[in-house]
Amino acid sequence: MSVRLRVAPSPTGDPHVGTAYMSLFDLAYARQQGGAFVIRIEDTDQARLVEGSEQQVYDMLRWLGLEWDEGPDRGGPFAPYRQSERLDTYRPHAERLIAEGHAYHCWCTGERLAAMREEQQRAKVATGYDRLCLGKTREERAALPGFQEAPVVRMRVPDDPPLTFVDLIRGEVSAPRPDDQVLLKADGFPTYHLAVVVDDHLMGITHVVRGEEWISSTPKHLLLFDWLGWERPAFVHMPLLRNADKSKISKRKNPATRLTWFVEQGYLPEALLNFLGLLGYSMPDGREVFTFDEMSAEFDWSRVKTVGPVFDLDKLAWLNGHYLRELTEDEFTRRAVPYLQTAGLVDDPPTAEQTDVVGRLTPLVQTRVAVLSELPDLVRFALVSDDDFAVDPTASAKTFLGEVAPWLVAAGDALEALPEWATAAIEESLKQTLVEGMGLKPRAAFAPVRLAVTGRAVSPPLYESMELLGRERTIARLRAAVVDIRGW
RNA sequence: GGCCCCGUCGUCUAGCGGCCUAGGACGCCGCCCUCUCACGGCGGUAGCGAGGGUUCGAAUCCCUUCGGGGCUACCA
Repeated sequence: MSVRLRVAPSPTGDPHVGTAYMSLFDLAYARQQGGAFVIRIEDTDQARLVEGSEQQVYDMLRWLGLEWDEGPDRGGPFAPYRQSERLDTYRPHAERLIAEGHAYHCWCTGERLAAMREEQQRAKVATGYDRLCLGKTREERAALPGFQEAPVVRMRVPDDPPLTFVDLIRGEVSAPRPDDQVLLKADGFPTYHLAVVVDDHLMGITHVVRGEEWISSTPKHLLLFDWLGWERPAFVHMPLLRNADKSKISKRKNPATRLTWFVEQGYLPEALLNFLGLLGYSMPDGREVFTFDEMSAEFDWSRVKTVGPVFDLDKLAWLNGHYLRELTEDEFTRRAVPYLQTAGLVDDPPTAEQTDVVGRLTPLVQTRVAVLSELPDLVRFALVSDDDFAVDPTASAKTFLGEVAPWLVAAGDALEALPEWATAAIEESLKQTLVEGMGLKPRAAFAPVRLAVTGRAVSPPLYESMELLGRERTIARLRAAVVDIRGW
């Protein structure tokens, strides 16, 4: 019998990094075992639905290269895979539970429930439904205050519910005693608890992999599986990704919570995937750079840690830089172009000249960026129109002092006289003129030259940049800088 | 508050009773390379939360304590 795992995102906004994290582990195991990986959309909360976010989930998982075998968009033997389309599936199970005495109708209003909870908290007793409706008919209950027409269905938790279960990475775990949890809401939608149990069973899910936050509600699910006479799946509660302050990762405290952020910043999907595989997990041989296939081949639940890792961007940045450097020049160029387009430096589609320049820029910048969004600032000097070229004013105030004007003049003169416009010749000529001829320290001599030509204190290698820019534009920028200094 | 989960360098981790005067990676610091910044190379910094046990021996087992986190919804 082959394994079946699922990821169950709620389409309530920007896709969450946790969804990718769960999916990675789900898929690593499913592929290793020759099993299936399923996407099920858990859209039972009508109030929180966000238009378009379901599609974003698909887009982001595809971007990461995490392909699923069954899901709402591609169907499968257990369709539909969207819970809002399975309402008729849940109701009979709720009714059966009522018939068998495991569940009951409740007509309490939200106000009454809130007041009850407040009272319990004030009295410092455990919160939980007080069972006012248990055993009452609609008519009996209607005579009491806090009544509403549309009832919910609550589970009737017995005095001794099962509280312990085996978790594949934690061993035997015990969890809190549940209260009479709502299974079917007044609007006819199931709550997560009913839907997840029914769907996991009906869809043949063998391994329920989810965040640690679900440990405390697992007893509710255990009860449901048992009442319905269904075999319990294996449970895996993954550690929660954390903010720097160790709280559960959140959009407010960590931009990396939103998967689209990684795309915006210019992280490579292979780097993010690798990084996620490093959180709460390690390869048996200690390797830290590995592909999905390598991870999947050696995957073992027992190697997953129970401690929630802080999602720290420093190591991801290093990994991303590493993957960026591994790319062939063509591939690097291909991935870089969209970021240059966003910055308005390259047209969509690029002109032939832009393609050529970007291609020549690649070897100069490939080791110089950690994320692709850093690229535009680094290469602006070579792609911007001459009218739009500008020298960084902060650097200019520090570097373009009166004494450097003659250096720039001399550099311009030397380059004008150069018989051949090539990196090596440019370097030789400039060193001869400024270092040997004027006795300047290389470091000091080239700072103003770099600033004049590239507009920035930090740039790709100078001589190569000049060659790429061309003689005319290089000299024009040197001359323009001299005018700036004189006018000071 | 109650219940539950967790506790090795700043961060990610190795470690599952002796191989540990705790290893690797990122970060940080220093040196080398060098036209800037990177890349690369070399070196360094830093940790078993605390206290009791068990044991010939504890980062590894047990207890207590402290600390962090999660849940406590007709949200997932």
